[in-house]
Amino acid sequence: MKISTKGRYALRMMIELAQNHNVGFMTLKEIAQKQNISKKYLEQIIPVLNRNNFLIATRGFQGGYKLAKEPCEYTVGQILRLTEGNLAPVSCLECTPNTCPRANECPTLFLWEGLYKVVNEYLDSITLEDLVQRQKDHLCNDYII
Amino acid sequence: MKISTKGRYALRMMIELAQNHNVGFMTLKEIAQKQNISKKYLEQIIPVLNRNNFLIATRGFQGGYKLAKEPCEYTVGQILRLTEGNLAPVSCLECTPNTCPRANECPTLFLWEGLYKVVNEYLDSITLEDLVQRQKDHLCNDYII
DNA sequence: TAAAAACCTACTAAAATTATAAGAAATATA
DNA sequence: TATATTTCTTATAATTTTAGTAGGTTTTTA
Repeated sequence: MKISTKGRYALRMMIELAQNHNVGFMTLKEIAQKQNISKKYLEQIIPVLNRNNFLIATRGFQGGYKLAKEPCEYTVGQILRLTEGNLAPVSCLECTPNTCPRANECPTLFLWEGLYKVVNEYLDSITLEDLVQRQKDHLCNDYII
Repeated sequence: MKISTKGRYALRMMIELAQNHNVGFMTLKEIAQKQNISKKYLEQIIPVLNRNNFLIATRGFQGGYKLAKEPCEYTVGQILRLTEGNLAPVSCLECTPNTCPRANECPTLFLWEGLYKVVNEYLDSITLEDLVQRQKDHLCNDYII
């Protein structure tokens, strides 16, 4: 019942890009350094976000990545569903309609459906902007204290 | 973000035992046959439930297992937390208080804490009795149709 | 005392996770 | 145009987790 590094790192990249939104393009090297994550590994994760038009990428010298939309337009759910594959707690929920021959008699199906729903709803209730804003507030608090 | 077979099988065992509550002891052989799960694998899972007093076990001839309490007294959350280890979506939530040195600046900590909370609350809102009752209702519907 | 049951520990195969490595393709600037 | 820099692509590998098997020990009742 864990979120893998793939999803977590993707989220951290998106937060890093959100923090630097409107500053221009960030290279993967920069992102990797700031977040202290292997650049090589991020190279494998970021194309998923890019292919799905979450990012704008330019290659070559002075290239890099930036968010395709405003931070408030990305939910955590969108990012994690993409990078984790999906957020289904059991694999029989992955295809809709459910193809399991025992779905009609399954005593736990509604349980997993309900869990799936609360997870998605919660993660879709939080945007990148929320995460960035919260960190700003927090850093501010540190100063006051 | 998946529940493993360990947790799912444990839940199915508990449902089987709940359905046969007050009928006496059930052997693991019976449970395994009815649920179509390897008995050898269940032998590895059931001691966790037993050690934590979820079950009453008797050894030897005519022995077996039965629920230690009424089905309504077990939540799905209790069963899954035990058999899955815990339900934390990220490992840094596993120890309280949080020992991560970066916890104060972590922009995603509150996100994971919130997810952890909705998952636990949802799974603790459903009892074994709910699951058994729902299946009864459903089987009844099948007759009507 | 024999059968049947829970209990215990070690082992193993397969899959997923978490990366590394090596290079190809594209592009801005000198 | 050459070069450095960057994204992009594919292959490989180590480690960990998952999902079981196997073989035997202990307990209990008939």
